[in-house]
Amino acid sequence: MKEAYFPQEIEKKWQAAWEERGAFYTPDESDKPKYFALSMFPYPSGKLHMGHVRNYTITDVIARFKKMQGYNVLHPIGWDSFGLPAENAAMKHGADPAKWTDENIAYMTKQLKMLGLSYDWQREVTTCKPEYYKWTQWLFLQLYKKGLAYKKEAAVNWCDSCGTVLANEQVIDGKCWRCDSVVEKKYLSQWFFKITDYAEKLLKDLDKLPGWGDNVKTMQANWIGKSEGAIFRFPVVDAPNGETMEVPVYTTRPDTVHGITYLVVAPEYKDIEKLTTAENKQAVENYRANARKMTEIERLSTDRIKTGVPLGTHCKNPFNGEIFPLWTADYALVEYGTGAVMAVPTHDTRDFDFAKKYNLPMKVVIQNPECPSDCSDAAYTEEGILVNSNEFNGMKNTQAKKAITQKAVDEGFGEFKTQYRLRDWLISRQRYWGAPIPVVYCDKCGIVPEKEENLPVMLPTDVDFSVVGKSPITTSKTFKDTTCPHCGGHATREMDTMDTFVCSSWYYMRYADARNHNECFNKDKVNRWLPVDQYVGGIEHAILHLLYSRFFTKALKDCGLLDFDEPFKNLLTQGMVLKDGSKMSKSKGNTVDPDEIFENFGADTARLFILSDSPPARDFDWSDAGVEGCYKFLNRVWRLVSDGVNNNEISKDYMIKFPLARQNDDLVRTVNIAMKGITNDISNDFQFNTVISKYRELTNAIYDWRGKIKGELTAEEKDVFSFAVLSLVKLMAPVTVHMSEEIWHDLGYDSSIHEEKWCEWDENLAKASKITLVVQVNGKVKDKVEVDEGVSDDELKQIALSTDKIKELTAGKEIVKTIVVPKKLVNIVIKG
RNA sequence: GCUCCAGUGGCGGAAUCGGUAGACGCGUUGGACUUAAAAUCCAAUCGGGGUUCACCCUCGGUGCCAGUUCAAGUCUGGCCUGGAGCACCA
Repeated sequence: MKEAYFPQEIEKKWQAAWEERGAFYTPDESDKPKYFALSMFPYPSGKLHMGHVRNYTITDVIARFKKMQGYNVLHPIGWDSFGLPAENAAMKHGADPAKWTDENIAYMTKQLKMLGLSYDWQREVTTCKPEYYKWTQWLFLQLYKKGLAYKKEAAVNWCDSCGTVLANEQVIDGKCWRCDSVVEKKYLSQWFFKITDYAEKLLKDLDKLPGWGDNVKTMQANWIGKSEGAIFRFPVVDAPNGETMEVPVYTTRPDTVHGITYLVVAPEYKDIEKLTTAENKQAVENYRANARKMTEIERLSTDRIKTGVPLGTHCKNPFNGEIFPLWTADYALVEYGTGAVMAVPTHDTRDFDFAKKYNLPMKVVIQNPECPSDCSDAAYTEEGILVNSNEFNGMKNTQAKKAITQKAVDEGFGEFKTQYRLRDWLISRQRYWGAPIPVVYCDKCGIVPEKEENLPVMLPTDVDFSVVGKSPITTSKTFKDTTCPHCGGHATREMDTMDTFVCSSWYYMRYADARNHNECFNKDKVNRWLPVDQYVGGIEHAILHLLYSRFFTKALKDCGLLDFDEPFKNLLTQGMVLKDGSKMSKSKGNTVDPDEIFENFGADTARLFILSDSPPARDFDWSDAGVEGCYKFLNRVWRLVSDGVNNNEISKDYMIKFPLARQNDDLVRTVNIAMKGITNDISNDFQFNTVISKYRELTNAIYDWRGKIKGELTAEEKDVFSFAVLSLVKLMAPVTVHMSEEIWHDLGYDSSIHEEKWCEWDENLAKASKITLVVQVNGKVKDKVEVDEGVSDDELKQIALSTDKIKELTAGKEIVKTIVVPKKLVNIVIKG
């Protein structure tokens, strides 16, 4: 065996060997239980970054560990390869997006292989290939048939710099998630998926996901934003054109309905013109024009002082007959509830601010127990007893909510209402590099879905990327004109493509049956492999991708395509990779290139280090010293083995049998303890950082053991030594995949270590033969005694009481009681 | 404002059930080997105090204040700080 560790050499050798053998090919049929380990697939941007390395290493170690534990493991990879960067590269350098993407995929594939990842490349999925997007389009048609895909004119988020609309989920703080430019509102006719139909299910089924972190689940729950309340309809008493009209409002505080002193409609409210008197028309028009000009950010800022103008008309409160004025103000949002708000300044802080500014009346209807008389320097929003509310006076407001709404239901001017914040998912994109929406506009029949047998609707290649202000797809001469699948007459194709998040909402299902040319996937296969047992990826997808995928799964189940209703059973959201305390980014210039690490230290060092310092869910601070530390550790392991092998002290041939002759050797116990600890640490939340500290502890223990024996080893000692080293190498195999494989062969094995069964330990040996008994007096540690492992509780008590130290401390004192924690601790409680 | 997560040495972090706080590593310091360096190995490393000074004793210590308990980093209540998400959502 070589004396020195040459990672680059052995890594290249084994990567080639594994590839040649098809070592990571996963059969669909197997006697073993299935396990689906999945990383979020990458966008082929050009090069791997450290976030990728962390993500894929975590999943790879899980996959390899599960495989050694006897599972039939599916561990696939693919490419989320539609999207704007390819198109931007095309516009900038005149490159063909397809070619640009292919080149990036080729380079990144090479890098993934250099990292030693155990992917089944036969299942590789690339979303921009016609054989994939054909099925994305087919799924669109299924959703269309179900009424879950529809087109409507709506106020949508427009990113001018990307030249396309965005989904609500892609607007972060009023800015584009991709380019950070301020998003505008536009009225456009666009395609939507009806995710709102699933709002309740998406919310409720979060409870079915104990394997997801609370942070992600609450983020999704917040996003869905369920609230329970009531709709009340207020008749307009003085509509300018004499029409009978009413203004419906949504409220979560029906208990405060007797305190309404005015009503606010959003500037974009559909009936606003009909509700405005001639005298107020000009002022209202001005106000609305102003609101239109404001950006979303300005508009939604909570710090802004509230503004508004009266419409001049009035409504009647059917509960108490009071007449109150209508206003328009931009703190009412047209897209939430009914677009109109009943204002109760005494019990809502926003209404209070507004009423103060415009001197609108206030009326207390919930009594503040702290100051029962009128205290009007702030809105009282807590619980209390109703006053000034007719027959509801004296009722607790929590009860009044229901009672008051019930009255509105009984008398026909309201109902109970559950409201969600979630909006439908806008999937149209005015871009080229995406899956074309498979729909045509027929001169006679209107909107007609493309026939399934005509799929895929191919992306045209005769396009001009130098155009400005419109999608390159519109420059194609071959794409636009087509025939109607229904009547055969002239029709034009939909020019928009689908949001890339549509492609990524089902890719993990395709892995179950990636090469199927007749279906998106075979139902049996998808039901067999899914749901994903362990999904690993960044927290940035907590809402976007993870919510969309959950929606897709539920919708596809309702389409009869599969039988499960949640796609990802367990979710691990890995932390970011930092350098010097901040996120690695090109603009900050603090990136570390994985290629350099592979070259200088090897992939095993990179894998070991990226797992070593922090638990996977936490942020990880990259440090050059840490990398070197890991590299030194691998050298230390290598030296341990190579010295042993070269001195003829370690070999698989010395492993006489298990259990070993010298079971009671401390090293054998140490190895068993390590096996148990490492297995538990991986099984519990993938605590790889402690796994690696246990690798080090075991290595240190083996070194110590060998150092204590002078001269040659006996046959039995060689047995113990070989057992310890073999076990260490096997325990490390999921992480240091190449080094473990190389050592395994150097020890005399022909088969791959990755085909080995995971270590099994002897429960009796997986604990120390001696325990340290801690003796406390009044809860403070006063003494420690080494005792044999099997000592009874009574004996422990006697031992504790009989040490010199304890005798001294308890002399002349009354012992109130003695607590014995088996095999651990005795606490003596004394008085005086 | 609401929701979630976190707070432990110089640093990353460890500590199944409440039971020895600081595993393992990084860094630092000292030493061995060497002509020298690299590599490697050994030792020390929470703070205050004491001492008969390699050992040892003692007090304090896990963001803050209370509480429960024989015993609290861990449980309960109330704060403080940082991060993330949502946010004029009626």
